[in-house]
Amino acid sequence: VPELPEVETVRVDLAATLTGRRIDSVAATGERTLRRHRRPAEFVERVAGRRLVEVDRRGKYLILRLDPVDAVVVHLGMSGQLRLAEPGSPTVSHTHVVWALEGGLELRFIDPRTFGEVFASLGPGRDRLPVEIDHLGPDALGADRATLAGVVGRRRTRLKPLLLDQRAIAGIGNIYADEILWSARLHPDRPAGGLSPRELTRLADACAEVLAAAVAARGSSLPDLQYRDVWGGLGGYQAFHRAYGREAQPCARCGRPIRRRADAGRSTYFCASCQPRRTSRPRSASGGGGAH
DNA sequence: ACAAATACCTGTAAGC
DNA sequence: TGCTTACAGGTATTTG
Repeated sequence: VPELPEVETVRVDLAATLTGRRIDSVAATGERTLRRHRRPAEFVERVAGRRLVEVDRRGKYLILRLDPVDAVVVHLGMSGQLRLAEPGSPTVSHTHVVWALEGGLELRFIDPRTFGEVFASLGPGRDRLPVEIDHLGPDALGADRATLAGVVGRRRTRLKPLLLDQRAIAGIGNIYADEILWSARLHPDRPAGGLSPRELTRLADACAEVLAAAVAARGSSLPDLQYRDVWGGLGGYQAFHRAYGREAQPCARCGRPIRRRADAGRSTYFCASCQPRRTSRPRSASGGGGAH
């Protein structure tokens, strides 16, 4: 569930609390969470005693930068949480990594389903990103029209799979893909390269507006309340969802029911009426039928 | 070049 | 009540 807005919320709060602090010690028990390392102890050696200088993000990945060049990378996966807690406060199950910070606060990584991961990067790669994640496309937050134009290019991929492709554009997951396409009035199956200039503008505007609003609302907490910020607080953007999770409810634009479809094991929600599969051409004097 | 299926994992909820 | 099944959907990988 954590996508760009949720990860950005975590980033901002971590930056405010962690910047400049030393990591006194690390307790790493999660073998699978630390699967990029041969042993959890290897991660501990690389990180303990280092100072955090910056908290960055690319897409859904958090980058905790350590003094001069190293970085710890965190991905929350489906069920991962980063929480700040007082040392000695009760530890919930599935707590895989605990960083004890100078000044007496703990950062804890909790992840029941272990789709998430934590690792110390081997070094900087393209674009000053940790090499392990330098394949990621441009960050979706703040992506402008020109960036989106480059993303869609002449590709024949359908829009939704493209938005979900982290190499093409980083940070969008299932929830925000549906929200962005609803807002842009674009059908998820439209071929990406076939957008008109106007439609491309709509896509870029929708992307910017939806993500900015979702960040402002501190992300989305779904009914399962899985997503929490670092202090345990809930997000508020779910109140503004217009497509995701709204099967059979009336579309906020046209009133017709939102449809749900399953593709490749995940749900897609959209309005078949105002997100048409084919663009309805405005009537022109020259008349005639099939534009091709 | 693209699409679809699968593996990874556990908490929750629905169905019987 | 207890069991089975489906679902949630991130990423990497494989197959078509």
